[in-house]
Amino acid sequence: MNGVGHGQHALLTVDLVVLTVRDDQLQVVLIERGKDPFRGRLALPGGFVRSNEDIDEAAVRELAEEAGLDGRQLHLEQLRTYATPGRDPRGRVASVAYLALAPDLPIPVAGTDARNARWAPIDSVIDRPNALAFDHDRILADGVERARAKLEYTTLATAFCLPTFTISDLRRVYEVVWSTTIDARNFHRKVVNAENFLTPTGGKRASEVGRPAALYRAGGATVLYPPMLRSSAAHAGDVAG
Amino acid sequence: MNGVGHGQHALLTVDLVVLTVRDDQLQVVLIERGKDPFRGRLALPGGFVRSNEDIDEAAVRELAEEAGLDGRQLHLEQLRTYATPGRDPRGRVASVAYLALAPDLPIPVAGTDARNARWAPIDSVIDRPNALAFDHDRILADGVERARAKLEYTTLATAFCLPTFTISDLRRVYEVVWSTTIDARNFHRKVVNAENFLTPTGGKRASEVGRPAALYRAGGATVLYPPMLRSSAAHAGDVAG
DNA sequence: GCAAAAGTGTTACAGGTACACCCATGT
DNA sequence: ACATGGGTGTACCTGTAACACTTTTGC
Repeated sequence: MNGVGHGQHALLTVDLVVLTVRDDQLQVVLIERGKDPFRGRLALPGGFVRSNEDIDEAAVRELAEEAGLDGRQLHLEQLRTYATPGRDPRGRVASVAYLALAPDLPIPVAGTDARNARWAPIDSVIDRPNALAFDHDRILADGVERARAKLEYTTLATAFCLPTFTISDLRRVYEVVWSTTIDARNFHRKVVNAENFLTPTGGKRASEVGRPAALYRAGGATVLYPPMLRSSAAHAGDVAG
Repeated sequence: MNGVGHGQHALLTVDLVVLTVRDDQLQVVLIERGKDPFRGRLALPGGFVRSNEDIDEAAVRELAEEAGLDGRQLHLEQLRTYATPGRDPRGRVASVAYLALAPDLPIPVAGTDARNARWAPIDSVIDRPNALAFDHDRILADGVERARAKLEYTTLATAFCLPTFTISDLRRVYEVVWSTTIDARNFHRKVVNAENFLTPTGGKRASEVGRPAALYRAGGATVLYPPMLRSSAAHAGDVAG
């Protein structure tokens, strides 16, 4: 942080990877851009950070304005920053990406900007080059990978569930996010035994068929111990080298 | 990313959390600031991103200029971005923090800016409010926590070792970074059996005393399976809520 | 031989996998 | 009664913790 005067000004934006599990698919909020650049193309919701606004606040504000979602009720964490020169034709733009995990909520489409927002299955965009504007393909891929990884050793899967949920709901989250199947019986035992993962509400929910399932709330734990390991994982996230 | 014209310009900097294991302590590169603000205070190395320079490049450049280290030989990954208004008295400054992990290398102190750089034990600064300039206490704490967490489920511990190392060297990394003791015998078996964690070189290294130890190089794996779990961990990293 | 560090064997236990089986509901 | 999903029991296996014991060096 030496060298006053060498500073390079940049525009500061936030972009949001908002994920949910919906219709047995992992889905993401996309907007259709109403302005250039990339007018009419699909993109992640986001926008410029305002003067004297913290970037976390900006993420919450954009979540409300562009996706109609209340950031205070969602899991929201910073993902990483994308600032490669040329990533935005308008000039030097540094985008701080955030990852939000939400239960299956409808997107309110009242008079706000959210009218252009919709849920889209990630399979319809991921690994399809240039499906999204800017470098949002990359940002989305990074967000999805972060979510997949964090399900292993944190209690974050509950962020995809409504305030009360059944163990099957939770299992479906893991199955959909990881694209695997999990033995329902072993999963049940494991999550109820994990320390402070789940708190029983005492209630039950009857579905159309079968025995009613006990309802739970998220417990206080943030780390999941023992972890829920995907047998053999992949990847990592280096950078310069 | 809608709303052209509402853009808020910010200065873009990179700051570096460079960690090593040295003298059985976790240490970090600190510099003494030569200019205001915070002249004379300790801080993380870093500086302004240049025009048309990628932030990853800027991190590698500052690592060389301010710490005299070659970023291409180190593990370097983006940590997170700090852009709270008021964090820098010069105005709106967004700092993209990077985490670098290095073996115990001397800092060259030739005519460069690195003459102000030194290794400092993290215990001498962490949890001491305002030991560092700006919000660098927080950035350092986040970097240390990231490093501690990643040793669990990645092969990153080898980034703290020289190109060839013994299993004791590797064990000391875990012990120092986690401030624990680990049974040498069980650790040996575990890391040797972990898939592609270590590659034997065939060589041996004799120390002053005791049986010479076999030498290893880092294997190809980036994820560590099975993971090396700290029995019961702590923390997590949320943000707005 | 002795001290010290490297490395192997062994036993007991915790947690995971696979799957048989019972439970509670709707039709 | 039967289909369906919820939930328990159990046997087997993998991996961990604890620690006795052997190996290879320097002195």
